[in-house]
Amino acid sequence: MALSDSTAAQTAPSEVSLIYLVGRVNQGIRREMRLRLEPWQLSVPEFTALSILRRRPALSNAQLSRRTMVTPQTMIEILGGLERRGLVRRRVDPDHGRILRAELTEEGARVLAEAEPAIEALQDEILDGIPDEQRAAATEVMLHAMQRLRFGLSAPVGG
Amino acid sequence: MALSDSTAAQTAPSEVSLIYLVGRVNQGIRREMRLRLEPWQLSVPEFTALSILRRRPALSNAQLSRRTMVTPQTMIEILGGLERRGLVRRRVDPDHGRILRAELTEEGARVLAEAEPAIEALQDEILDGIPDEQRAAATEVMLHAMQRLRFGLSAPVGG
DNA sequence: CCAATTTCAGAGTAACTGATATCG
DNA sequence: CCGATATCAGTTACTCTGAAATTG
Repeated sequence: MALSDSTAAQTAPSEVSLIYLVGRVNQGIRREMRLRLEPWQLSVPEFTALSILRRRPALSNAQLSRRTMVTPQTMIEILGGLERRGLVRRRVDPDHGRILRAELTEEGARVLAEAEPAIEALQDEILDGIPDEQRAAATEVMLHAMQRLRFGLSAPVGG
Repeated sequence: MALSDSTAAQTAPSEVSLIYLVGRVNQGIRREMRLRLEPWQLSVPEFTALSILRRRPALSNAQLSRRTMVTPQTMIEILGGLERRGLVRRRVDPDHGRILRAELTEEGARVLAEAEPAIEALQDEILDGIPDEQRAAATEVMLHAMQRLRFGLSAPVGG
């Protein structure tokens, strides 16, 4: 499917909202990720969960859900699937019998190690040609936005 | 629901991938948008389509779908819903009997005018405190990424 | 015939709300 | 009892693939 749009008269940056752009770019990224993750039968949310767990083992479902901005009920399903497939293991927290801490299994680590380069390559392709400084600025903005969204923005600005 | 995560030990920017951040931020944005658009019974894709059509009337379904990075089949449904509700009207292109060009109806413009400030406010809240320079840099990066995703990466786009 | 557009039908993915149970 | 966690069940939101018709 051709995604290019010959009618795309480049819109001036100043009149495009960042919220909008994030949405569009995300849509494109997810589509591409689905494609590239197919060889390992990993969905985008599954890959995301695995990636997080590699860097931060022993996260609970609740923590993982907050980190990814989804509800715990959503994360339970993702995690459940990964656990059933033997990519993730969960163990009772020694200090709290209710909490289950998740981590990658050997198999999970192996699958992730295989799939990750494909996604890193995607990022490289998307950002090819963009100077490090700009990348850093964009990263900072996104981190800032994430914090805002996480900690709630119910306190309205202006009004 | 509390979305904050007390265990969120701030990760250094350099080790977080932009692709990942875009995904997380988007998830948070969509959740918030759903909430804020509820008064007008608008879904996120519906609002997005209306916004685009306000700035660029007379786009066809195919153009709209490319612009939003979804398939024409997906956009047809969104557009169909808006048309049934009388928010959008479509007319045959005078030069091409197959193409239907869409535009907002009075009602569509009215609803959008009501809803848009709520979403603009969201963006302001999310980006509050970020200097214009950084916003501009982030916008440029996102525009660049969008182009890449639209025109194919290392894609086998024949034609 | 070919390419682009529109569109129906059927799936599939991803995420949510509600409700229940457990633990400290 | 309260607050956080886990999790089942049902539902909604969103997007896709396949196939067919139309137009230039």
